Amino acid sequence: MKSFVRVMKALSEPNRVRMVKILGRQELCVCELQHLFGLAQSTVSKHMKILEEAGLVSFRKEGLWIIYRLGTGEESELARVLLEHLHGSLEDDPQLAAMVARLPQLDRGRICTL
Amino acid sequence: MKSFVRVMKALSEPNRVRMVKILGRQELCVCELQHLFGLAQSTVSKHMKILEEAGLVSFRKEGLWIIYRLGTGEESELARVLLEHLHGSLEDDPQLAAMVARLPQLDRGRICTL
DNA sequence: TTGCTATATCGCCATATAGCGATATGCTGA
DNA sequence: TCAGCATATCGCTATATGGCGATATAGCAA
Repeated sequence: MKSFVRVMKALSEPNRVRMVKILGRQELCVCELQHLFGLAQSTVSKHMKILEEAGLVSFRKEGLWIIYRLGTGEESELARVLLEHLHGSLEDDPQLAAMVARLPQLDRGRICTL
Repeated sequence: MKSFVRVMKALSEPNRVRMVKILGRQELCVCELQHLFGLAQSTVSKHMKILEEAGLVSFRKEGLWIIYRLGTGEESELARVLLEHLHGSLEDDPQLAAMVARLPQLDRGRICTL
C-alpha cells in the first residue's frame, strides 16, 4: 500500500507529470528542467526526489550535473504500467506542448553556466 | 491533464484505495463502508464523491441507501488501467485484509438501522 | 588549498486536504 | 403532513505539500 500510494502521489501533481513526459523525450539535468519549467532550483530538486523515490525516474552524475532520465519501472509494476500509459498521453496539455517546443533550443552548456 | 490528475489524486489516499478494493468484491452502501472503515459518515461520503468524480466508482439508489459499486472505467482510459491493476494487487495490506475478513458478516439491514 | 558551479536540503509560508461534528437534503412510511 | 433515517454538504481544525529563498554539500578547476 505504501509504495502504491507513493507512486500515485508522485503523479498527482501536474508539473511532476510534465517532468516525466519531458524526460520521456530526452534526459535532462536539473538546471535544464528549472529553465524549462520556470521553477526555483530547490523546487525542481524536490520534485525529482519524489519521482525518483517512486521509481519513475533515475539519474546519473556527469561532472557537476545530475542528469535525470525516465525510469524503466522494473522495481514497480505500477510504475511500469503508468509510464506505459503516459507514453503518448497528455500530448494536448498546452504547458507541456510549449515546453516540448522549446526542447530543441536547450543548450546545457549555455544555460547552466550562466 | 486535469482528468489525469483527478484520477491519480483519487487513488493517492490509502483509505480510498481500500474502498475501491473492497467495492471490487461487493457493492456497499455508505453506512456499510462507514462501519467497515470506522470513519465518520461525512468522511466516507466525501471519499466516495472524489472516487465517483474520477470515474472509479458509480452508484445507484435503493430506497434511502446509496449503493456504490466499482466503475467500469469506460469514461477514462487511465481509470480502466488502474482498476485493472488494482484487481489482485495490495491483497497483503493488513487493514484491507481485516476488512475483507469482516465482509461476510455485514448485514445491511441490521447495521444501517441501528 | 581556494573559488566556482550544480544540486540537495532546510526553514518558512500559503494552499490543499483528511478528519470530525453539525446541519441540510431527500426518501419512506405512517 | 410529519417523523425518522441515509446521505450530502458545510464549517472547522490539524496535517501535508508546493512554492520560494537561504544554506549546505559535492565536484571541478586553477
